[in-house]
Amino acid sequence: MSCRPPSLAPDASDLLARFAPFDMLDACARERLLAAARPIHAARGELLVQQEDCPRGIHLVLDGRVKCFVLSPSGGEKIVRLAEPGSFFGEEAALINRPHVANAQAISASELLLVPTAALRSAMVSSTAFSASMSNRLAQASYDLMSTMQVQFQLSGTQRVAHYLTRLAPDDAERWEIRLDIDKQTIAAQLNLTPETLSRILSQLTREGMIQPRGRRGMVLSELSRLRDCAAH
Amino acid sequence: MSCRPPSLAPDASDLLARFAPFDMLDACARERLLAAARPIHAARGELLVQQEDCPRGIHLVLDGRVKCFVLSPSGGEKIVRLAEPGSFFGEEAALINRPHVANAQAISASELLLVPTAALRSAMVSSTAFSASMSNRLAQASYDLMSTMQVQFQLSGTQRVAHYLTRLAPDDAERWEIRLDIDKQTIAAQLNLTPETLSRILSQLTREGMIQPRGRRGMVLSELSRLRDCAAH
DNA sequence: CGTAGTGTTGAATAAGGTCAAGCATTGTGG
DNA sequence: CCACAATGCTTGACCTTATTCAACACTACG
Repeated sequence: MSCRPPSLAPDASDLLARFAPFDMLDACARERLLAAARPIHAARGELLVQQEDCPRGIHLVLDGRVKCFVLSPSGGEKIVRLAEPGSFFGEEAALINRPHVANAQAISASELLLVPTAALRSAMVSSTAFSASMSNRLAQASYDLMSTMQVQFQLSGTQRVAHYLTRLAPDDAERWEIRLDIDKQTIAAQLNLTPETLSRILSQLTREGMIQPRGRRGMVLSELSRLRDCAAH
Repeated sequence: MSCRPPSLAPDASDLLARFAPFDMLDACARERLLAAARPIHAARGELLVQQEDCPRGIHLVLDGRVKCFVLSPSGGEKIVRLAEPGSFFGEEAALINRPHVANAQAISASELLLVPTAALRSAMVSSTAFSASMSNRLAQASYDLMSTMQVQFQLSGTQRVAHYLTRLAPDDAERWEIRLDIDKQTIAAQLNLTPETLSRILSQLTREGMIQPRGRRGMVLSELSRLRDCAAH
């Protein structure tokens, strides 16, 4: 069962090797997976998955950024996951073959790979190392969702914002300058707040001296101990 | 590599066979898993896992019922999962070896099995069928959490209650009598409401004629189409 | 410049939580 | 079987939090 010669350009055949957990597969299995997969180029704003869609596989993000969000009847968005290069989404629906519960939309121009469920399953059967690594990822997803629920259900708006900011700085710092790499609306949707409320909370934290705005996206966290304390945890 | 004679009573050695996904294992592997596992008898109200605990394995519920919940700084509980016989909890922390994010408490006298992570992992390596089935369960857990988030973040209190009641009746029924199998405080904690608010919503639904209370735990859903409509979805 | 996108601010409002009291149901011991 | 406590549930008054709607400011970029 030889796997050569590779039918794709060398850098394409190694594409998957750069992304865990696919690095656990041998070149041969990776190539099979790659052959079954469909590359997707998404422009900023493009919808990749819609609620109720039947899943066709998992979406691996190679480049760019994708938000997964749930909608309210009135159209409000709540982001449940931000997928960056190396992470994937839609696996929870694909693996149990049920309609997607979340929507996915590129928030910047993105490159993805749609790996069909069947191909993924056979890769898992063929390599226990890959399968184990995949299980870890699935467990990680649950863990993240539960952490999110803890923060979002049990903390007030101010606490959620403080918690969010706190995680952008090293644990031992007291003062730290940050640059938000996404816009505030998106942060608000992650924190389950309206942009207005986020804005108000940030200006209150500013008034109280815990943060100092630096232009639209920059910010100095000037009293991290108080901020952590405010996230109360 | 013979596995006989079984060192445990016959019904004990077959114990795991009754619970998916362990039925995918052969008797031999089941026995090994069982030997590594620790049985736990929990009285009603007993705490099984606390937030920040280091995970020692996954808890399989054999009998009884266990609530998994996250706490607010002020002590408010929000139930993120109700584990009934055949389901397990704590897997998300165990598999990635991180502190538990949720607490687990028996809400009735329960029998559990604590399966150490290492034993689980080796069972997964030894059987691809078990491993695949386990992956499905993990995906299912994420799927359930995301569905919960959609309902809880994006629907109003009334909608959440209507949604909850709706799911207790068959899809095609218009009138259905139900009996709540848990107390209202617990339902409120699942729906992220205070008991007071749940009570108010129920009495409003009663006033509007969609439900009729029947004693403390019984209830007639008398206009399921309106109720579904009210859950808006 | 002018325009679109993004962020901020204010006033009014709504949804749900809190606190406190009272009622009902269940279970227990006399 | 009744008294009584414990628990669970309901109701009312009040309050807090965050949303909504509307107006406006800032910035980026053509």
